[in-house]
Amino acid sequence: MALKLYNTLGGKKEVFEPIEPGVVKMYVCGPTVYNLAHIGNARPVVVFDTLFRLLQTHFDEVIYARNITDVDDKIIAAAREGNRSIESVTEEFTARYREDMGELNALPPTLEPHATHNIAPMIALTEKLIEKGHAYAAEGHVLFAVESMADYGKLSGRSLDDMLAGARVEVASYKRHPGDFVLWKPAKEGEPGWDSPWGFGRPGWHLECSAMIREHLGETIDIHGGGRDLIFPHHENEIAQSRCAHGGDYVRYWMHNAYIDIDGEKMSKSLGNVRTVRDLLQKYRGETLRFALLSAHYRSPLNFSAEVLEQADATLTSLYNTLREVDDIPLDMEVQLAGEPFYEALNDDLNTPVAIAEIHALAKQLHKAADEEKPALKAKILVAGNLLGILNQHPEDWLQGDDGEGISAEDVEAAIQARQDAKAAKDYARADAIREELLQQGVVLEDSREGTKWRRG
RNA sequence: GGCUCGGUGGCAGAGUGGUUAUGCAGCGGACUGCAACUCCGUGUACGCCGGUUCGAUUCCGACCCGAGCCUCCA
Repeated sequence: MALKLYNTLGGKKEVFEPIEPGVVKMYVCGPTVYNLAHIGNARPVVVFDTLFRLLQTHFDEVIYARNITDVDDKIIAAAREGNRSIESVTEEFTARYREDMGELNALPPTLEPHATHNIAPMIALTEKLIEKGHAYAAEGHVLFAVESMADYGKLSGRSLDDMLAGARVEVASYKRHPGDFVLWKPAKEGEPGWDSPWGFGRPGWHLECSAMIREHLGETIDIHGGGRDLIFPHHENEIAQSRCAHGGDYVRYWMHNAYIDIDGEKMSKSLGNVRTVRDLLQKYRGETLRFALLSAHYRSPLNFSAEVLEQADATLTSLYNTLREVDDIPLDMEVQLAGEPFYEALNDDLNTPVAIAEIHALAKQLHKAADEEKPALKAKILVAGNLLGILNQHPEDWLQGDDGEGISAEDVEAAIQARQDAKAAKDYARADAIREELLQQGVVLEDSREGTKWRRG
């Protein structure tokens, strides 16, 4: 079954076919490592991680690169404020980023190129652009000349005229056209930099992605992803750099995820509602955050609120509860993906809400199924969960997992035994009192033919 | 001002030119000692106004409202 993806370039869903049969090259814009990742940063990570998993079911080799931007004005500012070295800032936040994304069940990318390790290719790219008449040096800067590219603005649907009309920022004197953007800029006193034909300086923001894609993945890649806000100027300018330097296609499918709101408001520093992943992990499990992120389609805005998170947690509990029922059933993992509704949903531009609905449908079938049908249904749920990066822990770990603060499992078991004894003696008042007491401590009991099961609710 | 994208039942959230999305919550019932879990049943939802059509939430146009981008913010 064909995979369809919505391509920002063209604005419609297209059947996805990699340039080289069986091999997919995907690049996603990664973090600038100067602070902790917030939940908005996590959305593209989870979305493209899910796509990464899906692509692997279709193609033999999927190369997924996610960069680390470790040279940037904000990093310099963070180092200065913290009175520490640039390296200590970037190393700390790179490590924390990896930890946080790991908590969200995001697989490590195949490649994680660092901007500072790829300065030479950036300088080479800049030289090539100058050579071809697409860039010029002025006052220590090198700028890309947007007028030198006939279809500049194609991705974002803008024309140079539109941009002039909307210009609201003072234009630097050394720019020939207000839309010209920096490829290389001089380092001020005390700032990090590298020697270049234009003096000691550092690359402009857009340069690293173009240079690193060329360096590590090749001239043309299949998929390039990131947040919507990157469409302009970042991705537009990457296209300009790469196409003008190398000709041909740069990226065949551009994918952009929508934003996250917090309690109905835009997340922003000024509103003070920026929620870091690390912060949220204090209260919610990583899998809950991931599920919440996948509960809306990636191109729709997602409002992150306590209700959404609590519902995500409750839904996972319900699904794990279902899986616990069949915990002792052997698994037949020979799942034929083709034709499975959850798989079709994912293949339709990563429609995760529908895929989740299909998992609910499978859970419902499982509850009603005859014993001989259960292994296959259980396997389907687990395979679907695996594609979404959820439902892959042991049900008891999810349901009874101890954060060290609540009642211990041993005490719960003892209380359950006491309740059993009371029930056997027909002392229902006592049995109900024990159940109520456990409920007060966040433990829910479920009686069944096989005995009493419990979970933390 | 320019360029995009949205407005779906109490909430979350898909989708479609004519048939139940799904989940949570609610209501009724089954199961249960009572519950929980599970199962069954249950809701005249598609911003407003026109148009096209046998028929529009779904296509077209206007309008109202909201969001994003317009030089480094995912």
